Amino acid sequence: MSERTRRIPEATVARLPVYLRSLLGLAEDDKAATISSERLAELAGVNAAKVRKDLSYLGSYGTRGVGYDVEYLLFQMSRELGLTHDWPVVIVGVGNLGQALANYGGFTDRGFPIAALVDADPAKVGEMVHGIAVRHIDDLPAIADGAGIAIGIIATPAGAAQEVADRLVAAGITSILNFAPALVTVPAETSLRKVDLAVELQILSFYQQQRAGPRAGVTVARTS
Amino acid sequence: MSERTRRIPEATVARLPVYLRSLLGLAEDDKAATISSERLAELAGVNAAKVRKDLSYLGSYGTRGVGYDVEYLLFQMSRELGLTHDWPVVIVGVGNLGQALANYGGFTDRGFPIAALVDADPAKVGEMVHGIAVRHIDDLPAIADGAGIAIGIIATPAGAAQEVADRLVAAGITSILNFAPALVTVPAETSLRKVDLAVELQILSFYQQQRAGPRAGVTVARTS
DNA sequence: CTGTGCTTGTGAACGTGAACACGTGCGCCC
DNA sequence: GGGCGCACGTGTTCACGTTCACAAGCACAG
Repeated sequence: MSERTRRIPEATVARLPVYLRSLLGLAEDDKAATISSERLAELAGVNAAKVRKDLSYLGSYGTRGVGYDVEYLLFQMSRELGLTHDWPVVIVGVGNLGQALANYGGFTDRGFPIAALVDADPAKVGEMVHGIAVRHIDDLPAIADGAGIAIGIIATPAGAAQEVADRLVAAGITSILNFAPALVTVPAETSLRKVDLAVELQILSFYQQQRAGPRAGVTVARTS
Repeated sequence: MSERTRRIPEATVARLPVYLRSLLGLAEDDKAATISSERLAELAGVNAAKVRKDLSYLGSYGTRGVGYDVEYLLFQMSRELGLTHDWPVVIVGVGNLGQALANYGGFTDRGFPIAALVDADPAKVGEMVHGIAVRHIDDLPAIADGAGIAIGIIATPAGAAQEVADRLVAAGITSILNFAPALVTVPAETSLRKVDLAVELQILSFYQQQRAGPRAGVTVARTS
């Protein structure tokens, strides 16, 4: 791996947070200063070769015959992931899901404090959720700019998702996490990830169905 | 594709719900009886060849020169995904996230009604959430059995996740969706999917960081 | 200072999924 | 009833990610 090779595969990027989580969870009980790829693999639920290859993209931070220095690895991974500072986020849509996410402490704890809540419904503006006053979505540019927000979360109904995405982009937000069950498109220079909770369940349903025995109790007139 | 080829790739399975969603969203406005792979691809945000290949795994349900019959396709996809009937689910953990998920209508709407809520904390047992009384996790086997629940959702803190998973499996639940930020392992015959909201944000953070210019404002003593 | 053992780093093989291109077959028009 | 055009179905090619296997190299012991 030459000195400036910085093209980290997407699959690897998706695993780095898992390694990070594993290492953080480790610190408590067993304070070993060093960890082997094998052990880290076990903690993260992947295979050891993958761990080594993934970490090698960050640089040669391990010591042969010994393993990786836990503290140093944590530091390097945090730096690479951009987690050396907090990233304030704005949640758009203060319905059930939006409020849920706002109250869920998991974001703030891990470096993503909820800096603002916005909604399109004037009736909701001014409401306090999780100690934050809901503001109107028209103020988005000012809010994002003022608080230095780079990440937006879409928690609206499907119908509003695309328009909200457009407004987020217009407000200068360059990373979007979409919870609405709808396709949204953004400019190439904006990052977009989506989480559709119902889709996850439907995938489980498929395998469940599969196990229950193909075409149990279903009679279909197949021509061929 | 021979008659009984039923090995649907995982990547395809993950896209079927998206196609389904696209077709359902379509029904309203443009009631065309038929749809081309090209148009469906556009709606689902993928490419047309992929749509055709994915759908071909279900069987030859299209008509050359015409497209796919929307109604028939909906029926076949629903059948394949096991969505011809509802799948009641149990949510374990009635903290912020658990309550949030219970109140979020998105599950029930799409065929996954919340049939039960359980928690390990006796103080929470009896509470009403979303019109459902919280029960104790010790009752899980009886609850699952009584309501015919096959899918469980873990919405507990990370520390409890593995034990909850074990209990779900012991109660006869064979599909698990894990929201806790922890690795859980289950027997091979149990399906497991995980959603870690913070990990999604961390991935976004990586690309955000990347764009902001590598090592902006970070001074690291690199030896090599 | 040399040998030994252990774990990393990585080239190469492998497998899976994506993209392509075109043959195939159906409907429609004349 | 024949020909034409269109969109599906699919064999093939290609790219990506995973896995394997082993050489490289560090620490430590003697």
